[in-house]
Amino acid sequence: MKASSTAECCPPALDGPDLRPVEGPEADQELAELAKAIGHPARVQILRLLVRKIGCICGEIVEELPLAQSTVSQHLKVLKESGLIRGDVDGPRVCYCIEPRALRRLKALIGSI
Amino acid sequence: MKASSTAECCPPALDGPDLRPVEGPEADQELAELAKAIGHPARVQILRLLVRKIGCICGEIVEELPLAQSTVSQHLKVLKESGLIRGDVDGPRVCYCIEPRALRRLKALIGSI
DNA sequence: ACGTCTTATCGTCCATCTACGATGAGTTCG
DNA sequence: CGAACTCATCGTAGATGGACGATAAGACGT
Repeated sequence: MKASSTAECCPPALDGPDLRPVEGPEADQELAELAKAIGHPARVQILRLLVRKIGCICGEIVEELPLAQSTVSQHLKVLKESGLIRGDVDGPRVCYCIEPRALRRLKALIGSI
Repeated sequence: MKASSTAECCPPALDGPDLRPVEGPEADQELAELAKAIGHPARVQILRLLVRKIGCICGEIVEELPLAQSTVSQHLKVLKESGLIRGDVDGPRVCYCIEPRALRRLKALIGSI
């Protein structure tokens, strides 16, 4: 069975609490990397799109932003490398969705300041 | 009257709620700028220092970090320009302290994602 | 006024970021 | 197979960032 038209990525994401410390050098490094990832308006916009979106989007993101496709792709790569989003291949297209765990982690780190 | 030895900056900072919206293009831009400001481990460390510190520190920050004085000064400048910290001149030295309002704003923006 | 202490700024070097167009890799459909 | 579509990657160019040493600017103490 296969959800044809609209992709069916972004699984339930059942996960327990995060055990890593929220302070110390490693946490500082981690927070800095996550913050740097959202340190560009286009990437903030992408994150918001992926969070608010009913289901998760693919290259519709490109149409949403006033940027070239290659540029958007690079921003998506940055977000993916930071762990904040994930990209699941669905046939010829790719379905991006947020990684709730990473987002929670970011909020926890920010909250620890 | 004048607090001589240890600086007496960082006033009570009594302020009301923030009225600016937490979403939209301007908010995205604002969040991106704040995030970029904390997008470096040294700056995260500085922020933590200023938050946790009893009273507020000056160039002791330089001793706390494994960086040259000029480099630390640049990081402080970035943080100051982002609005996250403030620098009050106290005689020959400068007393830096966090700007609680900006920090709360950052948390609110992050929380809105 | 002078030397000292503290901090900011300047100049420099190398690395990374941001943006784009062009091209390549993979998938689907005819 | 071959055309069409989607997305990633490459290559490039200009801007910004991060680090340092050296130097300037300001405030004190003598």
